[in-house]
Amino acid sequence: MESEELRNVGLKVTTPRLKILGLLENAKAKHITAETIYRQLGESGEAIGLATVYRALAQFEAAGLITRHQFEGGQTVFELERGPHHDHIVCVRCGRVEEFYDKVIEDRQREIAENFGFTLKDHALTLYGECNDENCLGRTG
Amino acid sequence: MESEELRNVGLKVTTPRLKILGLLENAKAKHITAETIYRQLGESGEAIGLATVYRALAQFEAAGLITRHQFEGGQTVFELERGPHHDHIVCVRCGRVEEFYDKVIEDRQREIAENFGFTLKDHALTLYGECNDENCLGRTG
DNA sequence: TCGCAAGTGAGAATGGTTCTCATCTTACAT
DNA sequence: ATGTAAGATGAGAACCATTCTCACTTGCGA
Repeated sequence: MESEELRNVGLKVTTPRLKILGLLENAKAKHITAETIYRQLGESGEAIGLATVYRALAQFEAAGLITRHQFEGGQTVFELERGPHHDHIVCVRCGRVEEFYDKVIEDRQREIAENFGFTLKDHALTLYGECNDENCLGRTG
Repeated sequence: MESEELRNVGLKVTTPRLKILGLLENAKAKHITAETIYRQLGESGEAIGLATVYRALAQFEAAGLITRHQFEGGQTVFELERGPHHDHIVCVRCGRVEEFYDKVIEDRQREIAENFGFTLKDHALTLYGECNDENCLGRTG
């Protein structure tokens, strides 16, 4: 249950936080902007302030419940942290986002960081390309 | 000569563009923000508007003369496109940026994109860690 | 149930970036 | 050299995502 998740990370269980977490879990798009969350909550009758959405997202991120991504050109999107780590491949035409995990790359990253004398804390890898999906092609004609 | 570079990409040769390009070439920090460019030009007596800096940078990027990076948490930085492609490793404490190229990773990226049916156009890979540099450690105590 | 620390909402503030528009330059043909 | 049209520039306004402020409300341990 979502209340558990909040309690576990030391956050008070409040209606806005529950709604936001719930939306994140049921969202059709896995990667979603703060604006979209705000708008969708509004549409479903929950009057939650935009500031609250941003605040909650920041706290969820700090608590490791969600991850923040800044794909090039677009707004910041948030994604529920479920399952193992992964990176993204984004279609530059239609915005479709797919996820992948590649052990070879992960391992190399660690080695590279070591070679530079860095302790690896995090990384951001995003591939940009054109997906040859029919719906995608349709959009650009 | 810089004038050549501008002409080659179809941009008129103007004083602001030459100055900005020149600064990019001689900057001590290879990765530099628009603000910094603006400020440094101002300090060296060149009154070039901030809007012009942004415009020029956008054009240089479109022309492939420079590359834009958005490291997490920070502002957008620009870097002269010289030499082969590379990715970055950034120290989350002191902001130091190092560059690297790794064939293994580059190859895997292409394969991954193919597996998803994407035509790879670009990618962004940045590693974040703590460099164990004395100057770095000094900053955080 | 109370009290208070913590959370919330509205709107103002911020800050990086882009736009507007009147004025100036470049590049090219004369 | 010079006129001219297309393009470039600078100042400041506008934008827009995000954060802050502050008066009010709520969750939750005592």
